Amino acid sequence: MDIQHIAKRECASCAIRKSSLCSKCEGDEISVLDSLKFFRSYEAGQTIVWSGDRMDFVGTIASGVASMSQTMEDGRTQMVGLLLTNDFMGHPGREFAPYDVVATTDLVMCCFRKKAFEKMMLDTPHVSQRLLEMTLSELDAAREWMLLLGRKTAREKIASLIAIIARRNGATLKNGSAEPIVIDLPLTRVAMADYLGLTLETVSRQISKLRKDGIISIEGKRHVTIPDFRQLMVESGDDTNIY
Amino acid sequence: MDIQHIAKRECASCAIRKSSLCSKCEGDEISVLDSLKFFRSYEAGQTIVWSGDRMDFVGTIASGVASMSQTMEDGRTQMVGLLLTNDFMGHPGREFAPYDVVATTDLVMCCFRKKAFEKMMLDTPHVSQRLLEMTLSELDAAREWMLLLGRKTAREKIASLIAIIARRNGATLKNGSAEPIVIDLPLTRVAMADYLGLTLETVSRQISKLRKDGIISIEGKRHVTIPDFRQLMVESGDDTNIY
DNA sequence: TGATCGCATTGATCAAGATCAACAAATAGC
DNA sequence: GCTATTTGTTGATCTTGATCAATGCGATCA
Repeated sequence: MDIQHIAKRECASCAIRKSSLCSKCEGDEISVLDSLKFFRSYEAGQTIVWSGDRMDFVGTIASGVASMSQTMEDGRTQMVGLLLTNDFMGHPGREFAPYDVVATTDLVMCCFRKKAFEKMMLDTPHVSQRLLEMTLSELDAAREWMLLLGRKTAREKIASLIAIIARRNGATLKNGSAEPIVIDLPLTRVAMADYLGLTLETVSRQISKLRKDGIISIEGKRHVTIPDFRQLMVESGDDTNIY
Repeated sequence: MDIQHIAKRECASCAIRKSSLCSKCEGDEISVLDSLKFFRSYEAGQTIVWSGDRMDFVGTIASGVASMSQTMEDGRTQMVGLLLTNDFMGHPGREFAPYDVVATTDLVMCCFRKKAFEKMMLDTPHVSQRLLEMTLSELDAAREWMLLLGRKTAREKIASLIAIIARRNGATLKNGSAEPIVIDLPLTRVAMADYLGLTLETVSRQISKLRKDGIISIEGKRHVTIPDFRQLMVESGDDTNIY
């Protein structure tokens, strides 16, 4: 994707307009956002924010995937969030970044200067309302992840991760076990391990086992086919009848 | 604490007024809150909300401790949040409760009907702004907990829990290793295990070890003295120089 | 064409924490 | 005062996932 092209893109014609931070805004509000926003693009592997650094901007993922992670002094790291398209990054009111944020694929972000954003939030209630909604949802997601980290087995963790990525890509249980679901894992084995609180070896072994058991099939390293989503859900340990 | 007495309490003279949901409100806004609020009290052990139930109210913990937890079909449970005084409970916009909420001590909550609260949020920006702040902080706390659940050893987990409870009770590193800190654990061993993603046996063993190693001392089952907070921080695995 | 690098897989062994089990201490009930 | 119950501690053993180590497999590059 070409940054020059994107930089000219206007909110009115933006692809993620209806489901991101600005989804509640209209007319004048969008004009304000339009004038304040700017785009940044990152290559896969680039660090967007370093933990502890001053954060001078906030933003929404326009395309691509980023990961947020925390690292202990001895090097143990835990991913604490996966940022996909439409997700918001930043903490208005906080001066320093609490986590590292790294682009795991090529990525484009729609940004605002933090100060300008904070000011705008005060007189654009639709933005702060929407941000509250999104933050509450993220909190729910973080808590679901706590259950995974604290109580699930390695196999359940892997199955859950695949299911979550599939669901975020639009898969639902409504399409039943009928057509197979196909996804590309946006993470390396190391990144998956950091997300799931496992080692990369365990991730690799459990993926192999799920493959041998026919729950998934894999081409290459990242391309996964799920023949029966319901069966994957069973392996994930989640309650299947709530979706 | 006497519910009759509390029910008469007015916002203007409320003890938690300056640091909870309503801290940004003044004058008219407080009058509105005052007229909408009502108190509920619960005994230790009582369930406040059942997962999956319709949530018709939201509220702030006025005193006491509650836990939020998720349970898998086979009974494994993970606590996903500890609600202490000033903490807000509820998810405006969500119809059903995603977790069980249980009072772990006797508890008083300052409540609002959910519908009325949602309506109020729209024309009281100070409330939604404050709720956003609080939710962002909770999200940070949840992510810190993800690091604990995913990457810390049992010993580090226990030390972290004790440190967090001590800090929430007002202990800081500024008072250095000088005076010992004394706390009462507001949780049973089982509850601690559910919070830390451990078994109760492991919790018990690690507490005993920390005691034998002189990091803490215990009278009875709940009353803990921390002779040197800095030493506890080292055991917790957290970066000590960020506080 | 082979050398190197990054990423993943697989095997052998080890250890942290789970599980199973007994017992202790405190409290409540009768 | 005695029993039952709840809560916590400690011990023995087992299992899951970590650790250490070798190998595979493309892709890139000289």
